Amino acid sequence: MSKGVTPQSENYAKWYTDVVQKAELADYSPVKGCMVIRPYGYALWENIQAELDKMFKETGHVNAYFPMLIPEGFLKKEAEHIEGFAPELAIVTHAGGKKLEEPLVIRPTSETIIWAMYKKWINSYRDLPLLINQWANIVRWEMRTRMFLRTTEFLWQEGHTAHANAEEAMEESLKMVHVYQNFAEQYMAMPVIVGKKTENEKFAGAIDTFTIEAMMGDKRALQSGTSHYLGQNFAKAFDVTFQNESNEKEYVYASSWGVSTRLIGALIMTHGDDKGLILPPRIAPYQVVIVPIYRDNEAKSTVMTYIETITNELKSQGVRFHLDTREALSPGYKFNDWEMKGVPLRLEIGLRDVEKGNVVVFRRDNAEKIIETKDAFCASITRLLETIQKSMFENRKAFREENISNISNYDELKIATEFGGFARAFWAGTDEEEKQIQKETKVTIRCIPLEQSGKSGTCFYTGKQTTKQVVLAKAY
RNA sequence: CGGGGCGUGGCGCAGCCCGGUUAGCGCGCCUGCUUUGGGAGCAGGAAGUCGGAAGUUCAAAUCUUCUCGCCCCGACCA
Repeated sequence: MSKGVTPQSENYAKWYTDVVQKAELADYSPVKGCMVIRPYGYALWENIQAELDKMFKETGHVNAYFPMLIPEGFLKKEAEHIEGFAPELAIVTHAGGKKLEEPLVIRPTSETIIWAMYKKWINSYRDLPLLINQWANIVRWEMRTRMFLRTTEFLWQEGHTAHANAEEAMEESLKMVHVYQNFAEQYMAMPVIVGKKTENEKFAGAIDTFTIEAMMGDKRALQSGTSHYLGQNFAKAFDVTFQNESNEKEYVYASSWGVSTRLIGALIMTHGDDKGLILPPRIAPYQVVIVPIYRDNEAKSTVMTYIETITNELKSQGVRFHLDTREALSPGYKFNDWEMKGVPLRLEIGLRDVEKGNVVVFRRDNAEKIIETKDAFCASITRLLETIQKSMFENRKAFREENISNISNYDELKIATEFGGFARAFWAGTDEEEKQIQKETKVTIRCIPLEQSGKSGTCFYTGKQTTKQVVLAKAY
């Protein structure tokens, strides 16, 4: 394996795949478009899962599991839904050595199977709201795949909720996009813009789609999570009704929301540099890695004994650490290796530190190396990790602000987004005009931010007066 | 599906144009000794039916035809 990765400036896409493989997050599988998530990458996913799962439960949701195989007919019940997903379905036609009576679709998302079940479970307003989440794998046969960002099979969570009225379903949908925002910003240190998708970009079968949009290191946008207000679309398709308090039959209102292993791609491209990954402490598999340095067995035993006093302290403080005891690898090799893997803090500990009661601390996010006493380090480690977490977020937020331009005409849009970069503008165009812009420039309206200035201005494309502001960018 | 690239020990590549004896190189791996504060050194060693099939030829990694697969760029999408 060669040293290092392709520099971002040379080829960002190559840099990305290099990092994925050299940080041992994932590897290609024998099946096109599929990947193997390796232990280090999976540990990252487990941490993402754990935090999100906590948040879902705190907001009143419970987990369940629905099957992966769905009768083909189910997909066809919601017209827009099937139209949106038909091209990317994987369908099982044979099983048990026989051709199936009705083909089974491998879920591309679970609205249909879940609403088929909700029909059985929901009768009265007393059964509502129904707030279910599931952690699952899904398959979408995409034409072009990229590790984590778009793989044929991927892991995600999908929440599917049922409500007695539109307001409550809408409120749920908005609540969850804000849960995603909170997770992205507080845990992934990734600033996002929360907004609504345009008609062109919304989910197949939704009335409204809300999104969190993040800026990657190459200044392109990545849709990092979505939450949909589904109205009564799926209730009508699956005939899910309930009796309200006035004893009237009514269709159930719905929301669905999800984030996927794409978040790992987002993490890589939000923070990574030419030395590899940079992980935010709150979700890093290891928050601290310790590299012992010694020449002989006597020194080794002295160093290791000293390290044990530190690891005991880290354990008691609940800090996730890893002691790199690999023999025959030089410290320099280990430094580079853990930098590639993005561990927030590295301790270098040798005889000279033991003698002085010191530790050498290296910060991955800003490459600062400081020497301090062991006691000072142990006393401040938790605070230091939080400092890093915060500083990574502020850093990325500043980067994003530097790369958002306010634009007032079409030429300015092209200039602002040609080599990445977000544009903010007034918009009063039609769906067709939006598509035309995409065709000509590859720029799309990423979202209509929920936070609007309220001011009125001139649409950059049509020249009409409007109060609607949008964010545009080239996206993944 | 359109465009580009690539299939040769685990990984990265050379060799192919111009066919010819034991298919090389770097990294990694194994053994031993010496090393260890920014990708260690020396010595010895294991490992490849050259993506697959058919053909041309006395002879194919190399030439011809077909085929399979993967990666990158686009359209589609979380």
